[in-house]
Amino acid sequence: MPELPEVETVCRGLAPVLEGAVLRNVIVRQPKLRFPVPPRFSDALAGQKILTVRRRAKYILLEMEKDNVVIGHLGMSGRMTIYQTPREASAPGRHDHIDFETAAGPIVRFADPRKFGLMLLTDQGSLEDHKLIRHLGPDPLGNDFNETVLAVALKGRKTTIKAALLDQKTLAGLGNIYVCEALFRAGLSPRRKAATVQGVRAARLTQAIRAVLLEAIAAGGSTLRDHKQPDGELGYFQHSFKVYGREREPCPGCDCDVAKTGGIGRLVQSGRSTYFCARKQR
DNA sequence: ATTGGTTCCTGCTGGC
DNA sequence: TGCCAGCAGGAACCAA
Repeated sequence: MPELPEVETVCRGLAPVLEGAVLRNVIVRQPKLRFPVPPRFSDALAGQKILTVRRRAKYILLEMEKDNVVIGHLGMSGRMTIYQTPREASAPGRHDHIDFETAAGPIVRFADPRKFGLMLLTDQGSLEDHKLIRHLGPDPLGNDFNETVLAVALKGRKTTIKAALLDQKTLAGLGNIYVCEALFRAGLSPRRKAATVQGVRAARLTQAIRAVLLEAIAAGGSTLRDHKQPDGELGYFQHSFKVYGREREPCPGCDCDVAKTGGIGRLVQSGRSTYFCARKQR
């Protein structure tokens, strides 16, 4: 599941190939994604130069020379792959929905079996007004995020800290995996009321979020089922998960007997699995 | 205003 | 061994 570190990894992989590249052609084989790919998508992009590749929350942004922006999202199972030559990119599979063909030769292909991803195009100069962008909270790795900002964002929230962190309006870029990992590192129960995370707890959580994201990016993201870097390299951070997917395994922070404690616990919040240690997280 | 439930989709898994 | 129901989950949307 691509979250912030995976998307960051993808953007870093795409930048050397796409930044400054001219799009010779854009092929849309399957427009039925999370939202329909706009009919004008190909025509509006063909012939244009890509100025920058950057990430906003879990969105991949291709900023074009005509001041319009491609907004991409990998959803659950999306993948971007670089093919160095058209020959390598021949015979697209049934989930290979969009090809970005550069004039220099390399092709970037968007594939997404579950079609939860999307590929949209903004009007000129309107990125920040876009409905998918305008409600996003601060980026946890950005300059406008710190423990005070987090505390203010959580103040008065009646929901759990788990749900609040998954909400992209609070903080943009975390998903289920990294919320579980950050809460474990911060020693905070996923069931705790969000509003009670103030002061030192907000500071601990801020540091935990930053640390886990930076470590994950350094490892190339996490490869569960789908994520690969655009050059085909896997990510390796899944081996560093402390709690995610580790139900009934011993808690790495406890020295207690799994037979007695049951090890890492699992519960369902907001329809998603939460993994946690009831002894270390309060 | 917030919040919880529903929905989209396909591949994988576990139970028989 | 093989089948298939159920699960996984990002986030917009809707209802309360």
